Amino acid sequence: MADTQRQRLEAKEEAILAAATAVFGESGVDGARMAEIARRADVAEGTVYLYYKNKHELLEAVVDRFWRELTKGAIAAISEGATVSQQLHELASYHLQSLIDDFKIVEITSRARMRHGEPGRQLPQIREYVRVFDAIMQRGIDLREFSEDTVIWQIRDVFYGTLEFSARTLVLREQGFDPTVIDNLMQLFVQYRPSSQTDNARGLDASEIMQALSRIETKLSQS
Amino acid sequence: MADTQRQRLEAKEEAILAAATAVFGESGVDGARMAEIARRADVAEGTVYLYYKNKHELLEAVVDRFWRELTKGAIAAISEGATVSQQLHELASYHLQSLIDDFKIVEITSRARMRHGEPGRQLPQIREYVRVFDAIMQRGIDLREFSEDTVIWQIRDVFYGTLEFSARTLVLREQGFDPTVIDNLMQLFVQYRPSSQTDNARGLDASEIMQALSRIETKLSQS
Amino acid sequence: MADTQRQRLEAKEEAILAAATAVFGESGVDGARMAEIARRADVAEGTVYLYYKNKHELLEAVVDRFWRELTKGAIAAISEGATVSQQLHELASYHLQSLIDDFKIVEITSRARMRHGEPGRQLPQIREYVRVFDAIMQRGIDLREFSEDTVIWQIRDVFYGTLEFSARTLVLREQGFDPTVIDNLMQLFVQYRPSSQTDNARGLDASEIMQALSRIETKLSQS
Amino acid sequence: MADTQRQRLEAKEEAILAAATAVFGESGVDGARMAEIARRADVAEGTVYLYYKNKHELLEAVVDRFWRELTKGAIAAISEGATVSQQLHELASYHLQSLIDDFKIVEITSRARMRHGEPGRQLPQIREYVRVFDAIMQRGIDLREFSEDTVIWQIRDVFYGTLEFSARTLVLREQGFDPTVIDNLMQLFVQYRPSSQTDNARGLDASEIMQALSRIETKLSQS
DNA sequence: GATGAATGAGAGTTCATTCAT
DNA sequence: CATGAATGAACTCTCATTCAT
Repeated sequence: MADTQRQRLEAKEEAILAAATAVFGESGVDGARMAEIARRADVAEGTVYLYYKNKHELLEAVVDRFWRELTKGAIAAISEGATVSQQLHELASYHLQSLIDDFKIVEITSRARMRHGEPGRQLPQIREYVRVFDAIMQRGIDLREFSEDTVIWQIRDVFYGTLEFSARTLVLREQGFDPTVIDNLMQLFVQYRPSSQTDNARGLDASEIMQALSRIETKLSQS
Repeated sequence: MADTQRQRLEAKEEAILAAATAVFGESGVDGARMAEIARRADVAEGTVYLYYKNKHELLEAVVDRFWRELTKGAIAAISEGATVSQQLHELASYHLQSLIDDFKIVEITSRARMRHGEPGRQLPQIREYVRVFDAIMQRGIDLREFSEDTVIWQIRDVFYGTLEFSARTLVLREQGFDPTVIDNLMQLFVQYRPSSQTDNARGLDASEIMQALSRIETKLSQS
Repeated sequence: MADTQRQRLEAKEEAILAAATAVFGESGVDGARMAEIARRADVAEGTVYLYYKNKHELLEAVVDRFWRELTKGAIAAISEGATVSQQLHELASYHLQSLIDDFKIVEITSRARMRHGEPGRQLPQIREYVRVFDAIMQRGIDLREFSEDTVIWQIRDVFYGTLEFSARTLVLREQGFDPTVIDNLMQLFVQYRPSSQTDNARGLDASEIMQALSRIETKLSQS
Repeated sequence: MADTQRQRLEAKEEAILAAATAVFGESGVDGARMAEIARRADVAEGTVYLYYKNKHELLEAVVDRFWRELTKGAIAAISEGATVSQQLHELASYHLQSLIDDFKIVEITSRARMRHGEPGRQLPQIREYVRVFDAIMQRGIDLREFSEDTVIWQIRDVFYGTLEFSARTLVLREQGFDPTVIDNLMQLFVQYRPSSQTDNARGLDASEIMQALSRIETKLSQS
């Protein structure tokens, strides 16, 4: 019974959060009306304030949840056994698609960083999300697939920056997901590879191709 | 006398635009109050409406002016006789600095694209600005400093995307202009240079195969 | 408890309507300020908008209510058993008195007919009110008190037109109700009577006078 | 030259008055914008204030001019040598047509009577207009075409009231001029003609008794 | 006299937040 | 816990009127 009670509460909180995400996404922060959020969550207006002190805290919760879910999704999207390049590819695809789906929430994120016009804080949930990329890159460096000289935060800016900008362009033109964006981005990463050239290239070819093919075979036999 | 009159009008319009730019930048679109803009422009509230039909048109004018000034500044920042690489470096520096100075206006730009919640139009002023980059790149390709295969819009996304993302990071951390961001970005462009090496060509084949395989995997994991 | 709640709501709506009627009547449509209406209804400004979407809908409600109440009052003012002439007399008196009391609301009625400058609709509540007159006249025709040739809408225009014009004159001169206006109007209706003259006149005299006297006696004994 | 000057001024004043009449008629008093009136009169906004102190005085001038023109038109519409009945018919037709054409100005007239919400004055121009009817009626009485007992202001209320009400109905239904309205009205006037019949006189006595009784009843039912 | 840019008080309306039930 | 009616501060925009040119 206590469990049922708690579950009911959590379901309500989740409903509010989902409704708020939708409305914030559609109308922006200032365009979103608390009444509309309550309506979509199927609760009374006052009820929202039982869970969140005010509109801004609701926004924070929405943004927080969004990035947490994004992190969860990113981790799920990455094949654990895959090569670093493959994982980057997967992450890039996942990120681009997510941005296209929820561009507005990303834009809105900056609003959640502010407390009454104060400067702006780092959001821990975004840190967490960024760490997914950093971990892959670090592994790449550790495995010597990427040069030791690679400055992660720099290449991270290229990675996320390019995807975000491309996503905006795609959304604006009402095009959908475009794989060439990913391909183009991934090519850039080649240059970060250590320059022991031909051997490495040959070795990389053989092993990676074989690994990829075996993964495909596995998946195909599963489905 | 007629000139004095016209000059006074233009000065007033400019004052309103400047005030609006500042206030929109500080408070965002919805946070900006018309009364505050009027106060800063040292005119009565009603006067603003003599020049701009409503808040949204004022926003459009602000955004429009911003990008036009940005284009003007970019052209001025580029050394005419310089190499393509040098010009890209100059443009990148100028762009990064501008974004750091006026990040909010860039964020706000998306709002100006909408007419009462309708989809969103391409802003001609942004097109003009982007053309500055395109022209340099095209010259690079023509001069064979860059490969003929270079797809300009893709590399453009990398260029602007990276700078914008970096600027946001820098602004958020309250750091200022960081030249290493530029250096890092410029290094990426090296790879677009034409290479006469067959090894590289062979290696590239391998990587293309990898990319193709990756795409297959991605699709399989999505289905 | 649910009843108390509903009653309280209805009381509030009624208070707003009454306040609005007064303010519209005193200041006209454009002169009326929503703040004043709210103040008189003893509610906050925003509360008015919970009941009526905007000023125009409030106006419509006021006008609607006015004519409905007028209809109710007219029906109440007419003695059921009385002769047609007597009923017309009662209706005319009631109408003249009402116009004197609420002339402004009648004038304002035309404004409620418009939806944002569009042509103008027939107000159903006015139709209903007019039907009171029509019913009496029809009965008069059926009872052969009035000629079969009587065109109701024409005589109706005379009836209401004369009373309205007289009311305006009386209000303007700050005179009150003037019974001679009614007498004069009623005399006009004599001519619509079928022309079988003297007999009819005599027969009418005897019975009507007796009826009227007995009604008076009844009422006097009741009060 | 002085004449030309004066003529130019008068032409400008006339242009303003004509423009104001049109705009007041289309948009009502509060809906009319001084800027629009100036635009239509082809003068600057400030110029209007050289001729009329404020909007209200302009309104007064418009209403004043309207009734003066109406009087002029009425006099012109009446055939000098015609019978009283014929003249009444002509006046009624002219009045109905004028009301249909300029109903809004008539409605607006009441607004011009007020000085800052104060009671309301008799407009001398309306008095003048009404005198046209009165003169015809007086002549009718003098010529014994109408009974000596005729109370002019009473019959005047019937005349103008009926026409005004009919005009409103016709305008509302977007019908045009309807001659049957005039015919119906004129028929009413037959009864004011002197009758030599004693029977009628006796019958009238009876009806007067009835009316007196009715008044008593009305008062009793109101108290 | 004529202009029209400038004014600024004031209006209608919205909506985040509260609190009695 | 939940409700939703009520609040009222705050905002955008209008427009009659003024006055420097």
